[in-house]
Amino acid sequence: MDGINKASIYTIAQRVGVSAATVSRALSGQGRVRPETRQRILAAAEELNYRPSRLARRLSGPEITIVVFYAGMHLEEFGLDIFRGAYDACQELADYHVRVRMCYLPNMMNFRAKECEVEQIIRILESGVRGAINLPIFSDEAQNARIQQVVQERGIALAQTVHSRDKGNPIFSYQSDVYTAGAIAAELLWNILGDGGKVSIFTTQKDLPFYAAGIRGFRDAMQRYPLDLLVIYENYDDRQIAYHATDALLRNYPDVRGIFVGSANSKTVCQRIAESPHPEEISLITSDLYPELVPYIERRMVRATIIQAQYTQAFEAFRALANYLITHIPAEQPVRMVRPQIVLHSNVEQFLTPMSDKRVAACLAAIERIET
Amino acid sequence: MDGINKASIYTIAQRVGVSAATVSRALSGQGRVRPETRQRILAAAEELNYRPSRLARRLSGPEITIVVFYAGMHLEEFGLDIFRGAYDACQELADYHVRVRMCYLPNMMNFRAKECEVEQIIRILESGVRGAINLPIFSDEAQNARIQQVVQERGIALAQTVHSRDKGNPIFSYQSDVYTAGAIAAELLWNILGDGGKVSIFTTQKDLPFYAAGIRGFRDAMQRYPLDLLVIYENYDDRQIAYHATDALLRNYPDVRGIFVGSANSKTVCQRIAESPHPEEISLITSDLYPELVPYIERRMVRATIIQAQYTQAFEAFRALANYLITHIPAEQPVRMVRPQIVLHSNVEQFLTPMSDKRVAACLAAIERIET
DNA sequence: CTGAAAGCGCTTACAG
DNA sequence: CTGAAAGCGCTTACAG
Repeated sequence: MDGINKASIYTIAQRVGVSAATVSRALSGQGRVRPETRQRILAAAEELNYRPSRLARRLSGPEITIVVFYAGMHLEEFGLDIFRGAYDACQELADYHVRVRMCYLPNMMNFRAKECEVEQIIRILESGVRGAINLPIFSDEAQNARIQQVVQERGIALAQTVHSRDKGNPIFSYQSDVYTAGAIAAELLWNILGDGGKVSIFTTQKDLPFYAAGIRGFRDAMQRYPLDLLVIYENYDDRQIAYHATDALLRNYPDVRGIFVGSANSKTVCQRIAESPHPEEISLITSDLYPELVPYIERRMVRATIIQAQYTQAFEAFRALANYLITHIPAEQPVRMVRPQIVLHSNVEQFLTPMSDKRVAACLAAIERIET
Repeated sequence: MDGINKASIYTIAQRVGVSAATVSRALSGQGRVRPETRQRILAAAEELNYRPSRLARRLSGPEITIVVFYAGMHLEEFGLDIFRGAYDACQELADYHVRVRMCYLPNMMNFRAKECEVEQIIRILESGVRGAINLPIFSDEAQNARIQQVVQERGIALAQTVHSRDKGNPIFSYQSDVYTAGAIAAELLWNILGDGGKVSIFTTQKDLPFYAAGIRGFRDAMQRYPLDLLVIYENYDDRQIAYHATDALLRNYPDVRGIFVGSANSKTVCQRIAESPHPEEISLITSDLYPELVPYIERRMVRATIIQAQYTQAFEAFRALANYLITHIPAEQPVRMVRPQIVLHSNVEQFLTPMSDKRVAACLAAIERIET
């Protein structure tokens, strides 16, 4: 605890025989310094185990703005948690003159964007932001290239949460641990059904790595917790398809007793099961949490839901990115898995964010809707 | 996000017509200020919605030291998480010139202390610490009084974690939500055993409020998740008693199928059950997590353990206390419940702290053993 | 009781 | 490319 951080910029300046200003320039990478001088400064800093004081660094100077994007429907079910995490982290860093801009693109989905949306994103990036979290990535490579060019030119630092699409070279990535989530689902279903329980999985799209990992986690856990996996349905995050898949499941596999819903459409699956003659015979483990799921938890159809703590991921990503922008020190662990949380009836209340909450209201009000 | 925090000490000084130094003194409570002047300054601060910059405040001045106590056995199983939380929080606040002192009193238990231990605690408090977390509280009121006197005299700010013993007027209290933990245990047992499953509870001491809350949570959940609660055993955190109680349970209630162990002795209970002829017939939900419990989780005797995130509690308590000492602004929420975490086989790994970890080693090395 | 001044560690125009 | 100087917002001896 002690002895650390004794070296200041002056210590280094003395040792190298230059002014503090030069040391500052060499260390922060702002402004020209003769390469040789820079080397000697870096060496001295290393040797003295110099750590910059984030305090002093941020006492003056312009604000650091970080933009957070969220695209697609499900603002309240999903995106809001991301915004809230970033918003709260920003509040906590207010002393450091860090600001957040929250941009919501409601009309953009399936990784496709209209030209005007790309323009808007570029305009935001060119407005002076220093970092971006969850910068949208499109299927159209030409669009990505244009955005990436701006990112490069401006030296914007990137971070991302939730999904592990490591395009765009983010500096930090706070990822959902979907493998473990799948394993937890299998274990919980086994707890309920016992050896050989007949189960099924609903996923978004089997061959996307993100969802494949969840299925793998489930299957691997089945070696310790033997279940009989009857079938896997894909629903492509489409409500219609999810409904019909549930329908097909009940028709084709009437003896199914458990379902793990790894996709976003758990609500629809629940609806269809509720319409069946013996809904109480089937136990679900779902993913994520939103108010409409709660009644199904209360009536014991959904026995647990596994959440990925989007809030925490965004909170940590924001902090890490801000820290990077202040210190220029790269992350120790650039990729971090966030622990899935297990939510039951008994603790569901602790995970619901009251929309009435003042902070949530303030956050909502600060979100910019990027319409088209 | 904007417009906030525009007012500085100078803004106030101008408005009131005094110097910045006087404003500083009035706001920080250090040094004499004429009461009337102080009033006008406070009013102006209020009006301008002044928030001090923690950065500027901590740029100079002496260090702030916070001491964390942990008494009793179970350093590795329990106390270490508390120390680690405080240690990590301190690291994060290093910029603010905040230090932690971690004091472990291995020989003190049952809230009884020898005179020399009281002396040592007082010596630590008089060594210039500004805050204390989990200051021990004794059954002997005379001892408490002596310690409290020092706390008062020195103006030491108090915070506590884990237990809800709100003696000593802590400013913050980060508490375990044992009520919810009890409810979770009942729900999980019901998942496994179904309606009317025969269960039992092991607790430390029924009539202590902390443990009573857990039992209440369990009982309340039984209304939604009907179980047949056969018997409750107390074990006073004593290994012998725990062993014999398990013995008695198996003898007197051979049809018991589930146990919720709300006390610290889950290990002993597991041992006794493992010796029984059909250990696989009984499912346990335990509390806390330590390496020796893992084999029982792996062999599926312990189906889940509910942990109270001591680490997080201590981390947050340290941060809140440091923040209070810097800003003098009292907490919005002086008492906070920390969400219990549910640990299964599938995710147990994520909750075990590798002792080999560098940070853990550094933390361990920094702990002061207060021997007697 | 109060003010002028120095200082915390760093950055950044402003001159060379 | 580099240095001297001012400034970020606050605290605290040091003089009055």
